[in-house]
Amino acid sequence: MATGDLMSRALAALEEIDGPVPVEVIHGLVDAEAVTGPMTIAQVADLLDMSPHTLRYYERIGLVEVARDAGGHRSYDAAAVRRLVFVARMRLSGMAMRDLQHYLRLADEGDDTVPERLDLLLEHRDTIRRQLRELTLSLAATEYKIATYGGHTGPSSAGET
Amino acid sequence: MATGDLMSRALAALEEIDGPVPVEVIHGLVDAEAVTGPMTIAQVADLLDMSPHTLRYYERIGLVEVARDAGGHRSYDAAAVRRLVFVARMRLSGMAMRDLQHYLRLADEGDDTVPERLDLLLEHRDTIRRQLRELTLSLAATEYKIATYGGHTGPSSAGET
DNA sequence: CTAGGACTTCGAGCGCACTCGAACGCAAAC
DNA sequence: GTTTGCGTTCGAGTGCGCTCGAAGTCCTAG
Repeated sequence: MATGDLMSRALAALEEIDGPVPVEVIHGLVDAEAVTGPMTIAQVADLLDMSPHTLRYYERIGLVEVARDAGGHRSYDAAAVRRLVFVARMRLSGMAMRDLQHYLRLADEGDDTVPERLDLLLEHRDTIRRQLRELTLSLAATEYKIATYGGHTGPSSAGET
Repeated sequence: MATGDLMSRALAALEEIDGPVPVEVIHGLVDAEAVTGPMTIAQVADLLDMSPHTLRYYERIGLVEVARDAGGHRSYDAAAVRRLVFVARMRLSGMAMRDLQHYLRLADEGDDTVPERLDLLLEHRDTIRRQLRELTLSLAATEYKIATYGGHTGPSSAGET
């Protein structure tokens, strides 16, 4: 795990507090807390906890455009970083690459596509909610099974998993 | 979506009630509500909401052994179905195939491996919990973004996603 | 008797999302 | 001046989890 990656810090912030996710944490996550000046590929990779290989791959398939410095090296400006933060979070929540490509293509087309983008986001929200419900159920089932193992260490019936 | 699959019904049950997941729902999910007699591959596929192809694949890689009837067709007895219910739920919660193979191999080795299986379950529980936290954060971020789109339909600044 | 449909085995193919390796460039450190 | 190290491009390879197709078998209905 990278030392300074965003997700880790946001999650750590959540450990401290309880109840609904506070706006500042989201803000920190969404805005990449005011990225100052251009970053190298290694810095962005560390920030997003992914490999430089993956960042080049994302650029290759058209998720971001990245400028080059005098030496031909990638130079990620604030906009590029913000975009990648968005990509990383959406990927983490299970959005497929093609949907992400679609969304970002729309974003590049300007404000006319806002309604369509909103639809995509609403759909994605529902997907996340469904995942949350399924995971909650899986967690309950796993804990149930743990309880049957941990509750008593006696013999079990044949065929048990 | 299959009409009678387990997960759908468990999720539907959860819609009705609120608060912590009740034991009966878990029981229904874990025990496949008292499977009576042997089932065909099509019936199991429908129950688990997966294709016959996938069931054959699971058997091929050693996740289950399945008996054949007089005509050479697969005949899933209650134990096989229970095992597959377990497999399906673990897969849904993101457990990798190799971990599942490992776990089931241990289960086949008998009661001596209960402690090791317990360890695997505890580890998996932590994985699910981490996923839940990350998803919750992703949901909050997505809803935040939806709010910025839905809140006002005015022009946005350049480079916005 | 024949046609349909659900099943069987086997191996090959696929889509996704990376991940890697090779060969090279450039710039600072020793 | 050469070594170290971080970067570059390009294409190919990997691992996962299915998914499919071909060719054949078996039972049932018409």
